[in-house]
Amino acid sequence: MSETVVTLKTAAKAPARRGRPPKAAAAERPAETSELILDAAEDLFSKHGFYGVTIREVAREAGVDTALLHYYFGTKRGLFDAVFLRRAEVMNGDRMRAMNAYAAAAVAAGEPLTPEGVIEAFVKPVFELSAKGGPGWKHYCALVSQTNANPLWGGEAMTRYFDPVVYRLIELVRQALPEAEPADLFWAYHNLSGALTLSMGETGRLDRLSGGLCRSGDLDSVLSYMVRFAGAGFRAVCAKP
Amino acid sequence: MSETVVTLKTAAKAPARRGRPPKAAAAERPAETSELILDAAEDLFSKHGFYGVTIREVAREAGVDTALLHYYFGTKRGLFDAVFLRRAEVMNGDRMRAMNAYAAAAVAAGEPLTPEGVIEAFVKPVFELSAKGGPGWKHYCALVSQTNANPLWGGEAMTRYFDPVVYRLIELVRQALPEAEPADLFWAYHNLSGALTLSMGETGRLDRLSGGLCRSGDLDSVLSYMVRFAGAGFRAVCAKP
DNA sequence: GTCTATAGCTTGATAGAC
DNA sequence: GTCTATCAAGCTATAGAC
Repeated sequence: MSETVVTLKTAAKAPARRGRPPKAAAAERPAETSELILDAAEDLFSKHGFYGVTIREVAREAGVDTALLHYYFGTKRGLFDAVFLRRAEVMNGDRMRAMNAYAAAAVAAGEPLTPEGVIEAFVKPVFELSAKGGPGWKHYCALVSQTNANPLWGGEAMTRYFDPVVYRLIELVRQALPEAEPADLFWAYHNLSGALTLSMGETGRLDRLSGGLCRSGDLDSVLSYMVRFAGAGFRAVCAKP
Repeated sequence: MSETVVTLKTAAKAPARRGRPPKAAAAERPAETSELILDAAEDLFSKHGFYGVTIREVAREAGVDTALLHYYFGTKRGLFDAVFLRRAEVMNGDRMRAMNAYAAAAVAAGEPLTPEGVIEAFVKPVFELSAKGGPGWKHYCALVSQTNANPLWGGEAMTRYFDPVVYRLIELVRQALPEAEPADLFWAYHNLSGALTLSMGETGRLDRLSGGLCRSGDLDSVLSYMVRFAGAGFRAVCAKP
C-alpha cells in the first residue's frame, strides 16, 4: 500500500471557510456546497470505505463538479479526514456532558454511582444522535464503526478523538466500583467498546439472525440491553475474588 | 456503487484443482501456487479491505504473475470469496465440536450447563487458531472482523457461514438459563458478538488506550475477560425480573 | 466559486505464445 | 500452468477560463 496511516492533524490544505457570508446564521442553513460534499462523502464512505469510493461518485451524489472537491478539501484523503472530524467533537462533547451531568446529579442526591448509570451516560448520546440527528449522523456512526474495526486507520483516528471520553468513563466506573483494578477496567471497556461499535454500524445482521425478533435499528432496545449486559460485565470482571 | 453484495455461492469460475498430482499428501505441503495467492490476498485484504488492494499487489506479494490470479480465481471478487471460504468451515467446525464436547461432558458429569462454559467453548477455538494456527489464521481473523463490521459485505457472508454456530450457542445458553426469552438471548449474543469480532481484529487500540497495561494480542486474557464479562451479561439480561 | 479540459497514471481483465 | 504484452476504462489531481 502506498497510502500511509491517517493522521487527522489538519483537515485539509484547503482555504477552509473563512470569508463566508453568514447568510443563515445557525437556523435554516441553505446547504453550503462544502457541506453538501461532506454529506455525500459521509454517506458513501460509510457504506464502501475509503478505497471503495471515487471522487467522481462523491461529486455526482453531491451534485457538484469533481474539481470542487479538490478546491475545498485538497485531496481525497483530506476529504475523508474532514468527514471524520466534522462530527467527532459534537458527539464526544455530548457524551462528556452526559457523564458529568450523571455524576453531578448522583453526588447532589447523595447516591452512589453505578456502572449502569455511567455506561448509559457514555452510550446514550451516541444512539440519540443516530436516531434523531438526521441521516448524516446515521452515516457517521456507521463510518466510526468501520473505522474502529480497521487495523490501520482505526488506531490514530480513534485515539485522538475518542480517548478522552473513554478515560472519563473508566474514571467514573472506578468510583462506582472502588475495588476495581485498572487492567480489569480496561478489559471490561474493551468488551463494551466492541458491542457499541458493532451496534453503531446497524448492519442488519441481528435482524436476519433472529428472524426479525430483534431489530438492530431499534436503538432503545440496543441501549437498554447494552446497559444491563455491560453493567453486569463490569461488575463481574471488577469484583474482588 | 456498481458492485453487488457478496454471495459466496461459488468460489470462482476457475477450473479449481481437480487434476492435481497429490505430491505431498497432507504433511509437508510444498506451497501450491493457488495457496500462495490465497495467503497473500488474505494478508492484504485483512489490512486494506477489498477495494484497498489491487490484483497486482497480491501477485507481487505472492511472487507470481497477475495473470495467474485470473487463471485460478477468475475475478478479483472470486479471489476474495475464495479467501473467505477457505478457513470458514475449519473454524466453525472447531467451534461446533467444542460446544458439543462441553455439553456432552457436562451431561456425563451430571452437572448443569453454565453460560460461562458455553461461551468459552464458543469463543476459545477462534483464539486458539489465531494464536497457534500461524500468520494466515491471524490475517483471516482480522478479515472476518472487518467483514462483520461492513454493512454491505457483512450480511450475506457472515450469515451463511457463521449462523449455525451462533444458533448452537444460543440453544446451549438457553439450557443453562431456562427462563431466558429468545429475544433476550439474541440481544445478549449481539453484545458478545461485538466484543468477539473487535478482539479478532487485534487493532492494538487497547494497548495504546491502556498505556501498555493490556495487550490486545494477549489472547489468554482476552478469552478470560470475555467469558466472565459476557457470562455475567447473559445472566443479567436473561434473568426474570 | 464554479466550470471545462486534460494530463498522467493505474486499474481489472484478456489474448495468445510457450 | 506460466508468462508477455496489451487494452479499454477508470482514477486522482491540476491548469486555466470565466
